[in-house]
Amino acid sequence: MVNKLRQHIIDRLGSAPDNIDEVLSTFQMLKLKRNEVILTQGDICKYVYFVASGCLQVFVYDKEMNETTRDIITENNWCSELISFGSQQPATENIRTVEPSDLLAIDRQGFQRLMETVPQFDKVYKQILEASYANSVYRINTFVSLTALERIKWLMEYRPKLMSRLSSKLIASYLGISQETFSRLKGKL
Amino acid sequence: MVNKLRQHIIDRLGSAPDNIDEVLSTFQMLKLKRNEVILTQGDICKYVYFVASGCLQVFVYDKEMNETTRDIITENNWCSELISFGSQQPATENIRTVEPSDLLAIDRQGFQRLMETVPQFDKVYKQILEASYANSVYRINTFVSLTALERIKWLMEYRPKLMSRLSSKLIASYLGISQETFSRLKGKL
DNA sequence: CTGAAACGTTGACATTTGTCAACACGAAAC
DNA sequence: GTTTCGTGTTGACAAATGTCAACGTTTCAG
Repeated sequence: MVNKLRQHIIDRLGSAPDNIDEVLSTFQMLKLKRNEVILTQGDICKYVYFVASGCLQVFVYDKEMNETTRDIITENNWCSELISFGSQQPATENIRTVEPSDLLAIDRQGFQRLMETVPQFDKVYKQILEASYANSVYRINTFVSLTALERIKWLMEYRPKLMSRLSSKLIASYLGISQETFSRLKGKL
Repeated sequence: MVNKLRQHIIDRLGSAPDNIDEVLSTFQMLKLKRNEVILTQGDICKYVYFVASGCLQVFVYDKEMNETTRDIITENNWCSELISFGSQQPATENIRTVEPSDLLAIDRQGFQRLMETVPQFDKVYKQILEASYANSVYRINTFVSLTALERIKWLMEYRPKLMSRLSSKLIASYLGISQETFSRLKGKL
């Protein structure tokens, strides 16, 4: 599990920092089952997670308690509620596993410490933030103007694996359409 | 014009950095009319802008060349296409003035120089990035599941000044609904 | 293995929203 | 001042999508 993170860091920085083992030991390992909630709306987000294996769903509830999924994170990616993590304000989103997942978690103190002792770690954080931002912008621009069918085609083109890996219900909530519409439109392809 | 930026930086950092005049002189002043394009999709984004006065629209074209507005930036805020600015990849968005505007622009070299000579400037950049990210996340979570009427109510609650300041056409494109729907629903409030 | 619960599909129907067209109005250009 | 163009409103209609209900299938706990 730790090796996946090691490899990820090496890929990001181009080479391994001298004290990579110190970096890795700052993370704690979590083995989670399906459907475990790791962050609840209103709580303070205490960790940034690296997904070594499995899959996470980042979502909110609307006023009728329907879920809307803002993001789906698969292995070798980072997941957190960065705004809450950074500001220590209550989180506006929920996070849960949608598959059994292995996570590596780092808390604020650990994060702070790495920022100071490992100069390049600051760069990793910036990269995570920039990637998250780029992802959000892309999602807004792609989705605000697309029809339901176009959103499905978009998903098949850019994240095809999700189509077979996840439940229809989850995908529909990620695309912002009803389960029934998703089911019907899939037939028309 | 420069004083607005000076004040903004002081507000952000809590106090003025020693060499604030050096910081301010790194920016170039731009006085623009209405409807001037300062970034075109496909070009590399060369500047980060501080809006001293006026208003900018960040938007994309869909395949029928309709505009969708991702963001509207008013005075005392920062505007750029940060992904393109940071990576020097082609921009995916357009930016134009929607009012006569005074801007303070800083290019990559200036930015890089400030990052090195003014330690706190790094913090400002992080703040801009984090604010932009928070804004995007908020927009996704708010809009993906809202109806047209709910989006209008949202705008009236959270950015009420925009309602009177901007054209209906622009607001509709920001809310992701047609001009006609916007016109009709306004009546039902 | 079995029963309950969740999921996926389909039909019928209501609702929302978009599109096209017409027209009044005001702002900008000449 | 006149003309022209863009904007905002409204009507009629079409298209897209949601909701509710029914039913078969799968999943999972016991």
